[in-house]
Amino acid sequence: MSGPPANGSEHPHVSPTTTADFPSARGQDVEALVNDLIGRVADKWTMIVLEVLAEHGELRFTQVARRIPGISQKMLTQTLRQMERDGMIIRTVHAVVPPRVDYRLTDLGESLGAAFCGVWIWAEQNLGRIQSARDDFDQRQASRD
Amino acid sequence: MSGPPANGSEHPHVSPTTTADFPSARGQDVEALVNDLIGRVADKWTMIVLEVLAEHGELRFTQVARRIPGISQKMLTQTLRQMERDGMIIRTVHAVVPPRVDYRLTDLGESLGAAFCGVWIWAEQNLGRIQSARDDFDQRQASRD
DNA sequence: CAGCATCCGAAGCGATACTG
DNA sequence: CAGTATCGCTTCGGATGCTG
Repeated sequence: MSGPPANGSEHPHVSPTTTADFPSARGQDVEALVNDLIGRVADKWTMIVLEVLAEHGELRFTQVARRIPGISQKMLTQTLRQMERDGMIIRTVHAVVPPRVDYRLTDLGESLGAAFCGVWIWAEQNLGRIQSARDDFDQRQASRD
Repeated sequence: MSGPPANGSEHPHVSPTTTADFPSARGQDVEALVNDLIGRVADKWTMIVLEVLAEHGELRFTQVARRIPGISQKMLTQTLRQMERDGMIIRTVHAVVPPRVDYRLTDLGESLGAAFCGVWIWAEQNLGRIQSARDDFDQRQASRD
């Protein structure tokens, strides 16, 4: 890939220290915002919750929890709240007893899910390669004593 | 819900190396492994380094650092090591003085970069929507006193 | 230049207890 | 059921100083 599309808003004051080198000097401010957003979205639990909801459409709290082994109740709540705040999911509270709260993706959330689709596929397809690369690295590391 | 690959059990997933498969925690759930991998890859600095190297091809340490304002030397070193361990980048040490170390993506790293490209585009395109969604949420939250 | 080692405050996170 | 509140441990991560 060649980085973000840069949406045409390039800045003239990106001061290249080396001349005639960077064909794509993009606006640093836009990049910073995108990076910040990526930092929020690129959270382990966020992506997993996203995947679960993308797959099942609408789930209540415990159903989401059951689909994500290893997550604590605290982290699930926190992640769901954050995603709700970012406009990725809709939280529906039913006034019944016992309480029932449903979660589902918004259009925005689904579009992110679609964007992440490629990453999931990549992860599945390259799991083995990463593991062996890691083994190789650790092996070389261990044999330097 | 044009969702992600989601359910690992329904996919042409990996594990061609079917050696002795332990019945316990480690090897039984592909989904768990994918989630683990996602957890590693979904790191803020990892993704930014990935993007920088995808854009520039080959850079030395300080050149990468210059491209990522806000990262500390410690985190950059750490991130680069981790990515090298995962087989995403190649680290070339030139035996010269002053020392020169070049970093570039492997094929695996580039393929991940390609997979993430869609996310980057999404982030740029939906920056505004997330911010206003966040403002709305905070507004509603504040008006409950 | 490209790191590694150390210190230390800040943030993350799980476990537990409690509530409507 | 679906949370909130709190405690305490662990990890993160920046700052600083030192090395080949």
